Amino acid sequence: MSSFNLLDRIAEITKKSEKQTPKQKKILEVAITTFAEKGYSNTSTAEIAKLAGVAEGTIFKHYGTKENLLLAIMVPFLKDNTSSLVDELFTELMDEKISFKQFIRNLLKNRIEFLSKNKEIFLVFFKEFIYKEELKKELIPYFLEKAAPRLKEVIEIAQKRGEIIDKPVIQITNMIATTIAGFLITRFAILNVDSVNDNEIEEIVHLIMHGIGK
Amino acid sequence: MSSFNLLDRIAEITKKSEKQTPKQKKILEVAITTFAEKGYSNTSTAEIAKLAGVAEGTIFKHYGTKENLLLAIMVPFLKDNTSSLVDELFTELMDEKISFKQFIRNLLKNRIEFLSKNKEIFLVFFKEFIYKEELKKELIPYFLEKAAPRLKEVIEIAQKRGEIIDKPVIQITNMIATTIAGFLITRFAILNVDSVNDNEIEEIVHLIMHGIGK
DNA sequence: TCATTAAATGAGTGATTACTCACTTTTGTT
DNA sequence: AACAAAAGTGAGTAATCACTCATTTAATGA
Repeated sequence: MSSFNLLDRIAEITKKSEKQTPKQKKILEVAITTFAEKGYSNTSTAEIAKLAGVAEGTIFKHYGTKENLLLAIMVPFLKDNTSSLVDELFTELMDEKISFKQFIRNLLKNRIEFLSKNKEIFLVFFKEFIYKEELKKELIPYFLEKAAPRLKEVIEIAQKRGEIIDKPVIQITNMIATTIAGFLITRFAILNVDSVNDNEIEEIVHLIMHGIGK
Repeated sequence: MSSFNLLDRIAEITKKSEKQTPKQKKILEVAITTFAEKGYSNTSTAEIAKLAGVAEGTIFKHYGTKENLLLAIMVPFLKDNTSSLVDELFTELMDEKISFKQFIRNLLKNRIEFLSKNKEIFLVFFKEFIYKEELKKELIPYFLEKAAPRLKEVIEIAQKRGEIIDKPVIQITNMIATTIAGFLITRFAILNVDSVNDNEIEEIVHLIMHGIGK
């Protein structure tokens, strides 16, 4: 992964909606599946071509390089990742319509729904993410920027309402983020589940809000 | 990763303690570092040889295949992983010497200590683990077998003592395991920290026991 | 010191890889 | 129907890879 600016690519993505040929779509489809399963490095363009039923040259005609093919998969996902964190999630709590516990539940469900729909692309992304330091350096601040200010707002409101403990916002943010991220990674990346049932969601919500102690 | 039986290799490991040459040690050292950083697949034997200051053939003389080199790194780590979950962790609670909360704290510290000491090898392991389904299939049951019965015991005792909620043991186990595993992965594999300070440990312990709600 | 064993070397090998490019086929326009 | 543009092909290329093996060097023991 070169020092290609990923954030620029994310920003660019709405500018044009290219028409894709059927073969192009098939290449993307197959690449998602094989990258998700074996990782980008362990997947050859020859294999993708074969599985997609196209000539190897076709991949390069459409995507230029193998890396661009990877980006063509990841960038829309990253864009969707942040845009699916819809405002409504946050405004409902701010407007006093729901409790903080319900907010956590909604947030968790929102993330699970997004990952369930994009399970394979998440795997493609995650498997590259964990050993590309430059990718982490670029994206972690981006994720924080997209979520932290909004989380800060709802945490402060919940603290004012006496719903959660009076600890520094950063600490609460950290605990929530760690637990949710950890949960999603163990389920989707490690255990390879396709979805998460409501019981399990309730368990994690309960854990976050009340812990396991009496 | 072929269907080479990893558990047999773990069991075999105490049978002999081979004397290692200085070059052999250097090869291992360098392999750990480069596999940890870039992953096994993205690291060539030529690169390892160069960095270790040896001929490429030397790697094959000592390890036979690249894969055996990887196993020579991972297997001792997996063995240590389970043996470092010392009995004392569990017996202290069973003998009523400590609270369940203290048990969680001790457990977390034990895991953090182990991973801090073996940070790079953990990264080598984790980066292979997440996309080798056969590795997961072999090791997840093994990890569970090593930990779950003992966890079950302490959870039941804590429930009898009224320290934790009366939910099914499997549910409590799940919540503890998910939170701790998630925490360790986010810290060591994603954020790439070298250690975890006591404040952060206390945060997670508090979260597990009491949650963030009031 | 010498013979044997062990450790190490590095040029070479066959296989694999991402990619190129001349050519062919398909699609769209006039 | 003719032509241009777009899409697609697949043989070939240079580079890279894990590994081999004849040879050299170093270590060991009598």
